[in-house]
Amino acid sequence: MKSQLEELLLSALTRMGDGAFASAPRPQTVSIERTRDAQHGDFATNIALRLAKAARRNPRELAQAIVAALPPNPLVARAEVAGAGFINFFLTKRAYADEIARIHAEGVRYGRSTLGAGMRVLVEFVSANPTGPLHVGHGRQAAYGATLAGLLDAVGCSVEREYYVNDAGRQMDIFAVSVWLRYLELCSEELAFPTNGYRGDYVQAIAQLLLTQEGTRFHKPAAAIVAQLPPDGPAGDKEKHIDALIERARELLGRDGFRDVLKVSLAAMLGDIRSDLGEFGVEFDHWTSERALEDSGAIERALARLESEGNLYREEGALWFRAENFGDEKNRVVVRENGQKTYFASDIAYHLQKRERGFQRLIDVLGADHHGYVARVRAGLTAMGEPGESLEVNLVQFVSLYRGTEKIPMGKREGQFVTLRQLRAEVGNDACRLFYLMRSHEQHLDFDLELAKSRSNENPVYYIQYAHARVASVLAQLASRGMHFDRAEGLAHIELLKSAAEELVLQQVARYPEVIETSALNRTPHGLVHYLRELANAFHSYYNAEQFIVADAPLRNARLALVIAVQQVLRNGLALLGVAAPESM
RNA sequence: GCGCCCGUAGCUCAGGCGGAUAGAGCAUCGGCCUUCUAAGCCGAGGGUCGCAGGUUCGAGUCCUGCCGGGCGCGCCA
Repeated sequence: MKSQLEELLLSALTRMGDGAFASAPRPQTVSIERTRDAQHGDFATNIALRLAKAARRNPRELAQAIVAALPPNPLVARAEVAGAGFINFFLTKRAYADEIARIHAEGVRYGRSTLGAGMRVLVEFVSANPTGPLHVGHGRQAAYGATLAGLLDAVGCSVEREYYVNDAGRQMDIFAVSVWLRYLELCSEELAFPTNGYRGDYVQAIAQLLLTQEGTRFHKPAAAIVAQLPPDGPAGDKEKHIDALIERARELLGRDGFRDVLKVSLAAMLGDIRSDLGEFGVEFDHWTSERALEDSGAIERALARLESEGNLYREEGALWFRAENFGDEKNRVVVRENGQKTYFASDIAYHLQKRERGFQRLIDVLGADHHGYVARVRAGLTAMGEPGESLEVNLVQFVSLYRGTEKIPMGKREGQFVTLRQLRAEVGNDACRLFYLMRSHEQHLDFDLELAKSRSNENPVYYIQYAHARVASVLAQLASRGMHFDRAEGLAHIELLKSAAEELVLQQVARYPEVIETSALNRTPHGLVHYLRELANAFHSYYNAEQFIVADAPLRNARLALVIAVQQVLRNGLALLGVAAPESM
């Protein structure tokens, strides 16, 4: 609808020709938006106001000329000049009838477009370290990333979803050692658990798994382990302590033995994360391993590429990247004094690899605490000759859990944090997804468990689902009265729908493609949530105002055609959000 | 100290590219079930858009400075 009007307006401007303007109008200057007030018609444009200065003409007079140049169109009943120079468009009933017919014809595909056709996009999200279960913050990133990817797919982009697995590096070693120590406890060894180790019941569960799966072949006496280790914190240096502990594990188990412990731990943790996300309705096309990236030599290649352009230098024994030259606030270490590559090194290699895989647009969904990252990764890409703008980072703000008005404290290491799994078990997947997406991703989220759980009118989840179920209920009622829906007759009589409630539903339901478009382009899934609530609201009002199943067959079928269209749009929208669309409640 | 995000109704929040009288949910108050599910609908009250300047036909929206809150500023990931 909107795009058709834009074309119409553009052709009017073209028809008026260069004579009317200092320069020919470009398509970007054509913008049409929904009106807020029905008195202003269905759509309005401020084009005349914007072009008035360049054309050196009075805005109202210019608007009048544009209206006069508009080619006649069956969708437009009339266009008139209003206010300071707005042009208001009043659509015909036919325009809405066409749109309802389109919804019926396209079904689950309704709302899709080809705006992003040809654009290959990689959406990387969650990517939580596999050293513990996902927490509620990851859940929000999962919901956001999955829906964003779905929206981009809906506007025609070729989208792939990716989880980057940080399975290399020190944190992973610490995790493996933590599992090993718990395993030794199961073998009846008595040891002090390191301050920096991973606590939490899940570590012990994995230790148990290790024991059942691999037997006691990793059993070493406690005395051999603690012998001559530097003291742990707080008295000693907890970092040195844990590093020594990792080294000791490698000595005692052998490199292969330690790697086996790590492998089992990683597989168990990753399995848990994957199933957690799967149950949450979040699937990935790729699980990219940092270790595999390193083994493939990608990091060396990335560093070589930086080196060849003279963007690396040595200082105090470390190898540095001149990030400052590419917009970052300081230079960054890529290889430490001890010869180990930094996380940043693998990260830029990873992003280079994404480009090499042919993605034009790299979207990273990250927790808000990672914002310091953006400039340096972009600097890395630029320095390697890739366009910095190809990287787009969407930061997702934190989640605070409330039980009513009481805030739930969330400490990370203490094992006291609430996991995504716990949250899902308590409030259900649907409420989780919707609550996560209700607010702008760049806004802190207060998540009230009581509200999300309540089966009452306070809970926005049911409001939308209920509208969908109600339509199903109407159709069941229709069948039980021995009637059936005649689609052809209904679509042929949309003009009979002219009450205020009906006009509002027609207008809302036809807005869906525009909502998908703006939500995708602005990366704002919450726009879709707000829209679905408004559509449900229009429907519920209609339901209360009018009886659908009436004796008059053309009117009955027209009304049913409309509410079935509403149901289809609700279903399509909820599917994008990952929320169920129940037939009954 | 520097950088990023945020500040809109009692509470939680919407308000692409600057546009017409700033919206919604919850809460409060008052109505609607002999009629397709009341998990619903209708109505009312409620605002110095943090503060102060600036840009212009027009600013919640853009710019500058303050105030308040969150986060980040490692040879950690």
